[in-house]
Amino acid sequence: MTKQKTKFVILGLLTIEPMSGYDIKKMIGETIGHFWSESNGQLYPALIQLVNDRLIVLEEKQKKGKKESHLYAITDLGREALETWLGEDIEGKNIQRDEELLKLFFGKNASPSTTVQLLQKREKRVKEKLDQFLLIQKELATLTTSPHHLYWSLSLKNGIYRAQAELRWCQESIQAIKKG
Amino acid sequence: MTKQKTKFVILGLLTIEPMSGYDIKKMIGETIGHFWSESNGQLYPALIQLVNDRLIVLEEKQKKGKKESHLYAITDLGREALETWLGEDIEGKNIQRDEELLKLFFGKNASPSTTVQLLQKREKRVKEKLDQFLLIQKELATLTTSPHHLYWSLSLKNGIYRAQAELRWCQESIQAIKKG
DNA sequence: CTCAACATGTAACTCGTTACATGATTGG
DNA sequence: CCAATCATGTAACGAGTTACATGTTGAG
Repeated sequence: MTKQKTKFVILGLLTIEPMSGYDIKKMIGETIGHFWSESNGQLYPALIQLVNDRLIVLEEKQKKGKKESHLYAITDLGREALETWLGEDIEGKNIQRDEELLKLFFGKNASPSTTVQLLQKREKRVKEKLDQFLLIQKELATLTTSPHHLYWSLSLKNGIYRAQAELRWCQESIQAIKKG
Repeated sequence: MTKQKTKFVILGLLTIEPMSGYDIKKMIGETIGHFWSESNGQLYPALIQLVNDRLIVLEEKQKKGKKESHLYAITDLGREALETWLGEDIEGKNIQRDEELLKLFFGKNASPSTTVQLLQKREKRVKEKLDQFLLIQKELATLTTSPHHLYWSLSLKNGIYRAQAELRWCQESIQAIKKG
């Protein structure tokens, strides 16, 4: 019943290939960044714990000069733990807080132009995100051979659909406030 | 640069009408529940602080027998603080974590049926939510006179659009995994 | 009588970020 | 030489939930 998912993120990414903590951090940004993030303060302690629990092992510890690079790999025990977690039901409603929607909801207390600006900024942000997603989608299309491909493209598509819905909503909402 | 938004939620809701802490909690669930939540551990201390800061006042403290009911109202200072916050830019990217998408992304490590089940549960949940939203939308349609109406209906519509996009994605993804 | 809803509050806890410390390597 | 990126880690803080304590009121 641990709520912290950091360990599973690490285990999951290490099924792709052995990596260092630094690599994991970067890879999070490049792959699951649109619905997940981890900070160093979570990541590095989790790596140490996973080694203690024998779910991952430190394969190589390179020292070129004094620069360290720790290469971690998932163990069979780790794969087991990951699979167990993948089969578990998600628990509890965790409401996604959205400060902008909160401000919009209280829009009566601000000038319409303030709220319009709020929405225009959201629109711009979402647009940029959508463009990024579409670019990544193109790159992904060249990697159809990977066994990960289907799952990666589906999770990306989720971001795309959301962004499109959000964009449409922003545009309609801006119009509605300008009229009303 | 406070990150805690609880105070603004309280201020915002008190612009509708004076309320008790209990009322605020309930109202959160009934209005902004699809993108916001507050726990008692945040709410009650925040109310006390807001009184200290003169942003709200305790209008009535009813004691029928020993049952207490505190009725709070927003002050002019409170309205000012709210308006200031409404005009401020949102800061920092807070990535919305989504455990189900995380599991999907790591789908290669599970059986397709496990992942399909995951998505079917999501689909069911989203469907129920969408139905709720559509019901609320009908109720809202009867309150067109309120100055809040436009903003409330737009924030609700955001939930509806998202849910629809999510639903479509769930259905397509389930099909894609079943085929692939 | 009992259960659910009303009503307020607090202590302990976990989660997660921020900001820092430390140092190496590489490209302009 | 300097900035960016590589690379690992920790301490302190703040946000937020959970679980509890306490008691009332009204419906069945």
